[in-house]
Amino acid sequence: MNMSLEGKTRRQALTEFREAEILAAARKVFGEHGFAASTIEMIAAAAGVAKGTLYLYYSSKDEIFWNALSSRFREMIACGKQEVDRAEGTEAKIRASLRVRFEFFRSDEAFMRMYLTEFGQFCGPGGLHRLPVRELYTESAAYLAQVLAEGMQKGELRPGDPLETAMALMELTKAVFAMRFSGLAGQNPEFDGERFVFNLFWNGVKA
Amino acid sequence: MNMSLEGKTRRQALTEFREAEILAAARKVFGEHGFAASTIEMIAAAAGVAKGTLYLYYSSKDEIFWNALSSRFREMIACGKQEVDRAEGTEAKIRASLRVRFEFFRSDEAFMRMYLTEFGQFCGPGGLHRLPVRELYTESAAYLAQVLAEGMQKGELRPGDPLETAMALMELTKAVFAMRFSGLAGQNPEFDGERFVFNLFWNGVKA
Amino acid sequence: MNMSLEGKTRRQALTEFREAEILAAARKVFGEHGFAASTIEMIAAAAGVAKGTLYLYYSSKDEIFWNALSSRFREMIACGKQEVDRAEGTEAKIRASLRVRFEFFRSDEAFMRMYLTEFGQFCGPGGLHRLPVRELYTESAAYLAQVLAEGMQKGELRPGDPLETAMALMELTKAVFAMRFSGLAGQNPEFDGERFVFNLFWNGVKA
Amino acid sequence: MNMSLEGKTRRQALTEFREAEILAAARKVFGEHGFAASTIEMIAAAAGVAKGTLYLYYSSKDEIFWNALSSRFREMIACGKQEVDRAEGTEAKIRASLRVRFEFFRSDEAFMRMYLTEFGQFCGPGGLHRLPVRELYTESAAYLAQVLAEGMQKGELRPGDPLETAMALMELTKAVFAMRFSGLAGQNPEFDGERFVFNLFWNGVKA
DNA sequence: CATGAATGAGATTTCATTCAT
DNA sequence: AATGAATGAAATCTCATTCAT
Repeated sequence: MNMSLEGKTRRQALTEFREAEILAAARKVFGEHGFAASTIEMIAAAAGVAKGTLYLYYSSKDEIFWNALSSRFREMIACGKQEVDRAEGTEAKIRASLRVRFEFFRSDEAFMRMYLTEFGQFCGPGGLHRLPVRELYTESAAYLAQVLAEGMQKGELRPGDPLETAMALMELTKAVFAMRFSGLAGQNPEFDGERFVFNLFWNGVKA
Repeated sequence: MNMSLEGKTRRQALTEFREAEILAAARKVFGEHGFAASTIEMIAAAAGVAKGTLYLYYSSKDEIFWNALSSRFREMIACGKQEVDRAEGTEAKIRASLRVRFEFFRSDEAFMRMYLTEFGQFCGPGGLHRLPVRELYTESAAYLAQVLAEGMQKGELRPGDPLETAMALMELTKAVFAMRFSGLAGQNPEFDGERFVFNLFWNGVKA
Repeated sequence: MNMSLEGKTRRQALTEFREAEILAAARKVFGEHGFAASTIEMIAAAAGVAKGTLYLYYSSKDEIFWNALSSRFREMIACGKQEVDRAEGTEAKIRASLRVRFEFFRSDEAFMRMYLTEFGQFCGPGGLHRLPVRELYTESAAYLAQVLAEGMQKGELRPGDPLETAMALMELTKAVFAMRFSGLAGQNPEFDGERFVFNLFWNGVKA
Repeated sequence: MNMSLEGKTRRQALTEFREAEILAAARKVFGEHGFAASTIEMIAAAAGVAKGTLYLYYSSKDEIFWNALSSRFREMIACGKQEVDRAEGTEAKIRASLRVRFEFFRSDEAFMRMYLTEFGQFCGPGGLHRLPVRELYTESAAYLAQVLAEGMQKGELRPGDPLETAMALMELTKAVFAMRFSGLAGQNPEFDGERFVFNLFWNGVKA
């Protein structure tokens, strides 16, 4: 009985490992080439498996794409929530939120590239698969919006539209990475993106 | 000689008209479906010409795409420059810059959709065709950066990184439209995106 | 105006010619290899066009298949009706019906092979595309059944189930060709399939 | 020694049981979906074993298909022979032959569906695997042909081509089931297919 | 200049078959 | 003997691009 349980666990572990492997490979490829220019073959090669194997785990290129994006996104948001919860005070919470995002983007370049390159796809057109990602984005923004709303109530922040403000913060973060990634700005090694965003935003919203 | 000149002019005018027609159609289609899901046939149909005709004016789908984006982008930037030049004082110049962008996005939804949806493509990967758009973006940011740098020098703005700050402003504008377009926020009819962006930014940067 | 009309006609003619060409090629290939073992490429090659061209005329392999079958089938049935109408008396009508089927099968081996090989598909499972063929079959059987019903009323034929009897006749015809085609029987050059079927059937049903 | 024999026998019994199970499952699946649309996985699932297990007993999908068909076919023919042998007189022998076929088809719908749907495949193209089925068919027809030949010699039947006539009888039987299965005719509960075929055929051939 | 039929490279996806466990 | 994850050949279908009319 123990054996069978172990067997099950082992198999599950293997499956999860494979899934993670595939999604990481997918982020790499999608981040490098964009959705359209990436092929299933490239992802399979990057994951070190055969084309057909991908279809044992995901049922289409689309599904691979959105899972690759959302799985990491979900982690980032969960981590962000935790850190924001732990922090005390509006300013600290905002700093925590920023810190998590910067850390995630810095530590997983593939994810960042993918997020930047294909972000337009989830405000733009698209099928059903993107819905989960939209929900994550919405959820993440709503959470931050609550922090801002509380700050406004306490009089720490100027009154305003919390949700829109929260999204603005998220987009500012994205913008800094986009600059760097595209090579258009922010290349100076002394440029501290995190501080830059915080200062601009905090001065922009504080009472 | 006059005749030939006139003929040439007429032909040129016709050509330009056709080109503009095609690019407008392309913006409509690309904005609605995104690059990958848009086909040459759809664009041809929207432009009211045959598929082959497109290739008399542009040599590839890519070229159509980037021209559709950059031609309007160029107009927007030229107009922005003019208005910024005309305005006096840092604050007024920033307001002018914002006003132009909002007007362009509001008045040409197809362009806005296209810009939002495929923006990732020009910080991300891509061929040679996107270079002109990048240059426009850079140029536009540089111009605004100069305004900001002057404001900093005059002590009206807190000292900082002018180029990055300029890009942050541009991205904030984009963010507001992205919110609306995606239906994730900013739907409240009382929400004034232009004022929102200005307030956040101006408070964020002013001395 | 004449020109445009001519142009239209010419184009239409060309299109029809192409369609006929494709369907003939399809019958050849499907008849030779069966549906599953036939590939789009084989059909394209047999038709002397490129793969993609097939999709300008038909939207799927399935559609090609059923059109290839039904277009010729329709001709056969229309021709059969005509001949049956022209004939006088039950016996003559039955003979006419048989004659037409034998002629069609003899003159277009590809069609016959396809009909024989894949007949099971339209009594068995299958998608929407086979419906038209079923209808043709039904229609054809119903027409013949009427002839038989009249014969029964006149007392020329033993009373019975006209529709089932009609189908039995059609299947007998098919059976003779199946024998020959498969090489299992009917190879003797003196064997006259048409007469064989008529005699068996006529004796089987006559009063 | 006894033990080893018994062991062997037991193993053989198990193997045969497994084989029969697989073939029954295969008939079910092939009959329901046709050859092409049936997958090894579906058959394995229907048989309650894993995909790989099928390959321990049969070396390919094709082999499974033809074995599924021929094993039952063989039983039907063997049974038919027995009954025909037992019957006395041409008419009784024909009746016996018909009765067996109707019983087999009625009692094993999966077999019937498979036989009907894919019959075309064994008069049409196909690999080596279908040969045994062809032989069975041939054998079965030859046996019946002998009965008919004897009937002709005795003057009970009109002289004719015994083999072709035998096949015609077999095809008439098939036709009745095809009608019903396809829903095109023979649905009336009072319609007695066996009697219908016998009457048509007997009147058709008797002297 | 304009057309749109034709092309064929290339993408996604399926599934019979293998083989390490 | 049994399994089912992995494979990769092969099939269908799309669509940017060309070119004869």
